[in-house]
Amino acid sequence: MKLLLIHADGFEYRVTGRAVDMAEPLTDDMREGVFEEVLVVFTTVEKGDVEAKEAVVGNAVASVKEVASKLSVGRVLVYPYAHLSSDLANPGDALRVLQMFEDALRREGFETHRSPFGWYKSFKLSCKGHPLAELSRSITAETVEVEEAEKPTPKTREFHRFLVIDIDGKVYELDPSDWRSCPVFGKKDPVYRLLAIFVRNEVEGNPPKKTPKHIEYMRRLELVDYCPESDVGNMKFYPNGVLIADLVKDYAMFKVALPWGAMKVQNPLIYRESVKEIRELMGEFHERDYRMSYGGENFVLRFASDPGAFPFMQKTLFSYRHLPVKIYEEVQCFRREKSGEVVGLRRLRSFTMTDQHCFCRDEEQAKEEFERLCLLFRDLMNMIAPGSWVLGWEGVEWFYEENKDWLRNLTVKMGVPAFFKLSREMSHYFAIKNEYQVIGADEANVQISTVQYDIKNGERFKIMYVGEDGKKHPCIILHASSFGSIERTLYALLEVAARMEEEGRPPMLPVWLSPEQVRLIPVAERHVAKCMEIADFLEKSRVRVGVDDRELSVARKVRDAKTRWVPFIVVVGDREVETNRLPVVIRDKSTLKEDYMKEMTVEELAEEVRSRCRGMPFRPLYVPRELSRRVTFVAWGR
RNA sequence: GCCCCCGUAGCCUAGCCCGGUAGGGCGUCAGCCUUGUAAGCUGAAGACCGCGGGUUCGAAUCCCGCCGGGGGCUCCA
Repeated sequence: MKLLLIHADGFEYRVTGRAVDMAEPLTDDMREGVFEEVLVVFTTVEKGDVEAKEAVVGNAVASVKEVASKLSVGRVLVYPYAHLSSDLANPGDALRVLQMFEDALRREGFETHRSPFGWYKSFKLSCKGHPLAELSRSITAETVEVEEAEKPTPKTREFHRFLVIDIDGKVYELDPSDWRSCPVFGKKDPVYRLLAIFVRNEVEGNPPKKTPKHIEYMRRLELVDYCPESDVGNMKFYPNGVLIADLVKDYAMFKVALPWGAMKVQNPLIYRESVKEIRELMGEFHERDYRMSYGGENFVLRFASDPGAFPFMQKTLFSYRHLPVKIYEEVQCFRREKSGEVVGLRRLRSFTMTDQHCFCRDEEQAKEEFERLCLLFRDLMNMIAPGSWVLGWEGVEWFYEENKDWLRNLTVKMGVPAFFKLSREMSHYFAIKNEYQVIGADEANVQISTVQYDIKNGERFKIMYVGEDGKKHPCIILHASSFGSIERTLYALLEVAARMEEEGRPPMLPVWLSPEQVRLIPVAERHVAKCMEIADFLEKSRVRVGVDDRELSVARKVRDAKTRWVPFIVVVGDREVETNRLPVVIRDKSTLKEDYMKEMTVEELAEEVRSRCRGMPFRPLYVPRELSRRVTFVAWGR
């Protein structure tokens, strides 16, 4: 017996004519039917079913029960359907089996209907379209073969070859069905555990996710919050969140893009759909765009960097003498991701990417720039998620084979093991790309940076340089996102912090990104002036410092500073005023159980902070220095 | 988009099964206390029980729809 089960919002049928001589007699109420919220069971009775019909029907009922309970439907329609098999039982037997099936379902407590056997019927079906909405089953007397119509497509489907390049340049080919046996995962360094998690996610799919910690953190630290007034996935940022986002953008601009030689540009947010390039770039992802129309014209909000950058470069005049030409842009992107997928900061409908494009003359130039970008992004990753990231690559096999030694050397230079997925054909515009993946407490991998080697779009979008021959030639384009999404970077920072907590260390952000780096806690009101004096000095040394001048107990103020992850906490009382020596609790040297405290002078404290932020962008506090003047953005009950 | 769960003062929550319009804690504000490394004491204010509809003499409680949030599936230029 074959079953095709469809979970339908609605199903209607009407008898249109007799199909076989053995058609069952029609009663009036069988001529047509209208059902809502129903499991439609298209059923084909096969020859072999007849001699063991009790067992077959029993198994079929069990199968329907299992599906119906998953979907919580109580209404079932048995619809005789000859087209699922070429080995049909004869009509008389089939009808008897169908009636048995119907009765058995009714006895199981289902509201059971059956459409007439042997008649042509027109029908209208509205399938729900979720993963379990369409299932097929083969039923025999002994077994139930499970076969999901919409099989989960393995993440490996477009790739045929998988390998790991280790930091010593050694190449390990992986068998995706037995990847764990690869000796590289036996190595001791913790990075190989991260690599194994990443490879598992890529090959087997993500494990069931835990409740993500970053949602609590992003609110408790007053960084980012949901904004129900806006669309789903559009977040609001509190001052401390804006500060971190600005520092991250400062890094992207001053530590990556400008030193690398890019020109900063800015393109609009709104694009005309009537422009061919825009339509081409929108491609098949049409339904995810934020669209609007005005005065008979359709517009779309920027969904990626390219709709701005490609037309921009198309109209820029340059010759081989200028190459490589590099541009940088902070891009706010809008994608109407499906509502169920938008969770915390993991995936948003609006996000900001710091994006770089490099237009190159030839392969040699492109590879040189590609490598420079890879190394810049390695440094970047070590600044935001030290020891918490690995590298993934995707590409076409021929490119890998032609450039194997280059890629091996590059991996050695990067100092982080890399997982490669290779395909036979190029299915995208890039020949190869890498993705810098952070692994957080939730064991999900989060892509931060990416560098892509694009050999198609120069030609396709006519981004050309004038060569020595005076003719136009297409560029090789490198796409490089230093931060694929600022918001996701925040997500990664918070999930990495969550992993610290799991390991018994106090969770924290890197000191250069901590909104408040030092918290001064006066013991009594008379010590506030001294704190303000110390704060003045620290501010001059480019340290973000807060003074908790509220009339609360010291214990309480220390607690507040710790729950806000302040990296350096100093209590200032009579003793400190007298000796000028400060007892500093240093968070990154403490454990959850025990504080690490060190006595130092103000100058030493300033140096201690600076030593952790060397070379990093700095911005002052975005909120008042005095805690008494700070408002509450997120009330966090105990 | 689909499936499951959730929605009570700024925050955390009791009450919901079994209908009779809300009780606690934190925070806030006022007063006391002048404080030494993770929560000092007292008092006051604060709730269209997510929104809309239905059932009922009566709905936070039961039913339907919507919105928002979480988890899962799927997807991710």
